Amino acid sequence: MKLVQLEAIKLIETQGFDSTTIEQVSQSTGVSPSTIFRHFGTKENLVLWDELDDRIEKLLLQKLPGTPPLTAFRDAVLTALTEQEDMDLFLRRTKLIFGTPAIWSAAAHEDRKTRAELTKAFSYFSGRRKPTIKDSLLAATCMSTLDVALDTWQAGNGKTKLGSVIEQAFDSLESF
Amino acid sequence: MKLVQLEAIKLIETQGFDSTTIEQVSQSTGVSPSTIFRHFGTKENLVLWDELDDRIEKLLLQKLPGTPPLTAFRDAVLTALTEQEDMDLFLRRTKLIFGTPAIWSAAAHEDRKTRAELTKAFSYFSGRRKPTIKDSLLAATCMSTLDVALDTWQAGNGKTKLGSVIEQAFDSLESF
DNA sequence: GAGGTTAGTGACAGTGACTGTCATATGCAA
DNA sequence: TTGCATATGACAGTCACTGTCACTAACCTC
Repeated sequence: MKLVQLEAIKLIETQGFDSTTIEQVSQSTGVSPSTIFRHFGTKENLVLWDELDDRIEKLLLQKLPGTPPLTAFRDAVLTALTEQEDMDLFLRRTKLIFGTPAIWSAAAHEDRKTRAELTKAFSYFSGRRKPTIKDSLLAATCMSTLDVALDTWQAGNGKTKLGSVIEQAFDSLESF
Repeated sequence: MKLVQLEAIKLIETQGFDSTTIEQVSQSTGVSPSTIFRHFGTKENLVLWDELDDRIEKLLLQKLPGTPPLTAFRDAVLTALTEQEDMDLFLRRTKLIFGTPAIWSAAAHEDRKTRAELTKAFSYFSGRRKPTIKDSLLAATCMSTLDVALDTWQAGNGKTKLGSVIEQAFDSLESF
C-alpha cells in the first residue's frame, strides 16, 4: 500500500488534489478503486497515512510520569519526528497537507481525536479521574503548537531543521 | 436564507447530518438545490453560516491597540458571543458542530483562515512587519482556546453561562 | 486430499455532494 | 420601452464514497 500512497502523492503534487481522481491512482498502480478505499477510507488519507501517531503516543506515555505535560509532549514529538527514515517524503507530504485545504481539514479531524486522547492522558497522569478544562487546554495547545511548527517548517521548504523549529515553537509558549 | 438554514438545522438535528440531503432541505423550503449551493457553498455551511467572525474582527481591531493580544481577543469574543440575539439557536448550532465530525472539520478550516488574519493583526499591532512564529502561536492559542471553551459549554448543554466558560478557559492559560 | 474458514481483492450498482451552463424572471436605471 | 444586473431554477455531468456479491489464495482441521 505504500506504493499506492507514493503514486498518489506524485499525481497530486503534479496535478493538484482536486484534479487527481482515485481512478487515476487505480490506473497507475493496478490496484482497484475498491481496494484503495478499503485501505485508506478517503482520498485525503492517501496523503495522511502514516504510523507517526502511534509512535508519539508510545513515547509520550513513557515520559509522562514525572515530566511536565508540555515538556513530555514536546520531547515525544521531537524524537518521533526527527528520527524518521524518509524525511524528504515527510516534507513533501507536509507541504501537501498545508497546501491543500481539504487535506488539512482531514488532518485537523485526526488531530482532534489525538487531542482527546492527550486530554485523558494528562488528567490521568496528574492524578485526576475526570479531565478538567485545563487538561483540554493543555492538549489543544500541544496540538496547535505542533501545527504551527510544521506549518513554519513546511513554509520554509525544510531549510530550517524540523527539530529546531519545534523547539523554538514550544519555547515561545513560555513568553505569553 | 435564514429560513433555509433553520430548516436544515431542524432536519439535521432529527435525522443526523449524513442522512439529511440537500434535496430534503430543498423540498422542505421550496428553494432549489442550485440556489442552496449558490448561497451556502457546502452542506456544512448550512450549519456554520453566521456573521460572528465579522463582529469579532471589528471588536478586536478596536481593542488591539494598547491591549495585550490574548486579552483583546478574549474581550472581543466575550462581547460578540454573549451579546447574541438568539442564544438558544447558537447552542443548537454549536452542539451540531461539535457532534458532527464533518461540520467540525469545515469549521476548523474557517478557523484556520481566521487564525491567519489574527496572526497578521498581532504582528502589525506589535510594530513588526513580518509575523514571527510567536504571532502564529498566539493566534493558534486564541483559536484553540475558543474551541475548547465552546466545546465545554456545548457539552454541558449550555448550563454554565458561555461567558464564564470563556473566561475560565482564558484564565487557565496563565497557569501553564 | 476433501472441506471449511478467513483475509485480500475486484466488479458493479448505487447515492449524493458539488460544478458548470443555460434559461428565465424580477427589479432598476436610462 | 429597452437594457442591464441580480436572483433563481433546471439540467447534465463528475466523482467520492458505500454496500454487496463473487473470486482467489492461504491455511487449518479432519
